[in-house]
Amino acid sequence: MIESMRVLAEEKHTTRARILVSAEALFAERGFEVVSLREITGAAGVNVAAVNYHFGSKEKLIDAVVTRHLVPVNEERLSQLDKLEKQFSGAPIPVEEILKAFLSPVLQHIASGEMSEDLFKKFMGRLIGERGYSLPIGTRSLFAVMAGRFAAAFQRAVPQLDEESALWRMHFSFGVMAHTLTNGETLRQLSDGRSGNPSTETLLGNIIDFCRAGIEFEGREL
Amino acid sequence: MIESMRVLAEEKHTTRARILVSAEALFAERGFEVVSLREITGAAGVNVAAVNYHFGSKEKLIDAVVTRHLVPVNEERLSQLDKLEKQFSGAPIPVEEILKAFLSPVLQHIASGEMSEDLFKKFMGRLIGERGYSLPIGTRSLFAVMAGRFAAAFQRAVPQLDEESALWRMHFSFGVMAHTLTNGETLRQLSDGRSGNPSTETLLGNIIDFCRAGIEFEGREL
DNA sequence: TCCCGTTTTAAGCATATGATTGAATCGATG
DNA sequence: CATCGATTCAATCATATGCTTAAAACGGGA
Repeated sequence: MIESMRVLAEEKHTTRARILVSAEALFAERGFEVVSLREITGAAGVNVAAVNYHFGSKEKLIDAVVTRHLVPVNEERLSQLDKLEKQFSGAPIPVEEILKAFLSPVLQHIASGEMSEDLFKKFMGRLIGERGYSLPIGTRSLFAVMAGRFAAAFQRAVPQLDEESALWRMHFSFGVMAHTLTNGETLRQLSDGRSGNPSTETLLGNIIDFCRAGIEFEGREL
Repeated sequence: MIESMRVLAEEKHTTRARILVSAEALFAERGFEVVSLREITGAAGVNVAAVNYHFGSKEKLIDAVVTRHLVPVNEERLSQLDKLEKQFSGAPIPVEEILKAFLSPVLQHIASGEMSEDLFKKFMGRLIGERGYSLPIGTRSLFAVMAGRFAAAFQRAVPQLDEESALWRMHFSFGVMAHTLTNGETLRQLSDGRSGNPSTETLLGNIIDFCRAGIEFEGREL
């Protein structure tokens, strides 16, 4: 088990853990800023002061929640990319495989049962949509390493692209993921059944196909 | 001039107009929920009560701001799609042209000078990222018509796709736009110069290329 | 000039928020 | 059981929020 999983595996009945679980659910559902400490502690069945006792402040609680889920996902992303690089031993990794290495850890994290599928998708979406890329300090270096490694992998995979285009296309892909994870359910409701009810796996597969085409796209003659 | 432009063209020095201008800038920069009425009226140099006098409530002010910018953009989108449909007289419209019809009104609105380029991009991004698709009641039917017309156009453009896939790919494209518009500046900073400093036109061009490839993608043999 | 509807203003209301305090409670250790 | 650090608790603080009020200021028409 990865080191950072230790945090996830902590006792569930403690006050600290109850706060984390309630907080992340409310954050995912309604947003980080708008949820109050009293809502969180109310849902957790603990005293308001417990948040400041155990975490120091609301901001630090947010950081703890984000770190708790983002770190293992990013570690798993890096680990999957490592595997791919060994597997292809220097040769360019297919774009599809890179995208899978980036997205599937989200699925695995869902499967680990730490947060419900529905909630975790919204949570991951809000991470980007609401907090921009201003991540907790403790997660930044890991995130930077991860993003850099994936950017390099994408560049090797599509050598006809310059670095700038490769970076932007990677960011475009992140946009697809963030938006679809956060608003996927709303989109389905809006389309009134016409967009079906794809499983998370199917949806992620479609996202990967879409992004792969966008990234591999060779440019057109003018 | 389109009818809804009347609102945009109102006198700039009135209290009502000063509130709108200050509010939309703050909303774009920091989000709809977190900005307080006192920040808005402070920036506008008017009394706090003026918001409730002129708009009725903060929520109605948000609606007014959203409507004021979203309606002309959506009308222009429909108008451009109308032109395309006449031009192609029943034949499928190329995906690239549809995407342009959807995105370029954002550019035009920027060019109209109602809001600075930087702010308006963030504003459009937040519309989806922060408010989901819960638009002001007065804008919903126009939005629904617009979305339906574009979905139909996309379907005609990629007949090999079923309705469900076409809808999802359209939504994926919206995700690219929302994310890039809102976070584009942050992305540039994060990449430390490596993503260049593309003009808005160049960036939108890249977005269109990326989405076109993702939408037209034919599927792969299994 | 006076009038009267429109607009602006300062002050305040009720409520909510994040944070803090000091006392009470718990629980392991001696 | 007694002790003592860790934890929980009710109560409270200072501040911020959206909104309301009633009085004042404005401004065009009589």
